[in-house]
Amino acid sequence: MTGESMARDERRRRTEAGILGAARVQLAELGFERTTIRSVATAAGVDPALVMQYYGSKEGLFGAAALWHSDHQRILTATSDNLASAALEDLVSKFEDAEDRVAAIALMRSCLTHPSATAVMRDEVMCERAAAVAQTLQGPDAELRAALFGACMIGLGMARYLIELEPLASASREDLLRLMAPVLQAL
Amino acid sequence: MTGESMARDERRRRTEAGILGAARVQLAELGFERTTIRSVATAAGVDPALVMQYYGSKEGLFGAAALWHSDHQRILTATSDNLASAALEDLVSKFEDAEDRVAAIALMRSCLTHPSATAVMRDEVMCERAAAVAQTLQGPDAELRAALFGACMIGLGMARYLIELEPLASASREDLLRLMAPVLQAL
DNA sequence: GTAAAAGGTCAACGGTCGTAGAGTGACTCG
DNA sequence: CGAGTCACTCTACGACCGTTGACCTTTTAC
Repeated sequence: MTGESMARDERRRRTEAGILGAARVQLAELGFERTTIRSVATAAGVDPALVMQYYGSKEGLFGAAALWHSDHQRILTATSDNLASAALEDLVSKFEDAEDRVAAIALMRSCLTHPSATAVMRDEVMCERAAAVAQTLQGPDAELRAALFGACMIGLGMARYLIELEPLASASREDLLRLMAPVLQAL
Repeated sequence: MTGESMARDERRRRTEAGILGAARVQLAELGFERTTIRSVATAAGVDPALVMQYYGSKEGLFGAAALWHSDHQRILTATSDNLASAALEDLVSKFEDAEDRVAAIALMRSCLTHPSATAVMRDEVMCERAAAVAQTLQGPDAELRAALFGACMIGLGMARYLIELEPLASASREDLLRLMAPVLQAL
């Protein structure tokens, strides 16, 4: 029956999602090097070989787990007046959805030590966003100013969510926007 | 003779410096996890066991190699008018001295994945500097604003020297100061 | 009902790592 | 000149890792 086959596929999707979830958590907390296929498998209640079977390699698992799910919509539709607050809002709101948050942290955590994570961060996250920002920016040095903008945003994210620098880590979303938006708007 | 004993000590200091230098280079390029005592020893032309003998453990080697040699003088003596440019100047000039540069990059590279590096970065580098900044800052939320300031600085350093985001990585020191100082000054 | 397929497990290999302890040869000093 | 110190090396241990291929068990399909 088709109903029965759905049950099989459903179970498979469950275990795969379980693996991915466990991988995200560990990658976010420990980074690429310190997370082990073995420990991910244990956390997901599964044999290590199954992880390999699904994702091919540790690299493949990382690629599937560490993502920066970004829609540039909020940035592209922003005028140059509210660009900074739109980008900040985008950043903060990303870290409120649990799944996006852990996937993004996984990418950030390893983007200084893992070559392909560095490439993804630089090319797919920062470059694209910088291009979008540069488009709405005007004046000379638009590209450089957009890159500086992105650098500050990344620094904010790392200090707040990874290094957990106080009082930045526990500052409210409102304070963040209120204090930082006008500053970045100066770019 | 003392002259002869000096030769012995001198040679010892040479090899120790050779190890430390090789360790800095590899830690800066690869981070803590991917750097191997064995490869450091090979690069220094020395047996791996000697590294252990000098630094006790890989952790000890990292502690001796990854440093943020900071004098807060330039920040403390700055008035609130030129605080931003003083801090930026301090950051950029640190990366012009080869030894400071590689030691600082080693620390930055691992500060998201290595627990003690995170602690050093947060407590010794950012907190202290933030405190110094907050002291010269006035008005409400001085501490939070100082933390935001530090976060931006770290983001700048990471994007420019580690992620090598263009066109930020190859921007001139002057452009950096010219564009960024007034922005951060708004904090 | 039976054979194929698919989800999942088991055991193991080859490699690399941090680290420890014994050993060696040159230099120092009385 | 002889004992001892010091810088340094050799060898090896035990642990852990990513990855593989054979195997088992349940479900599916004819």
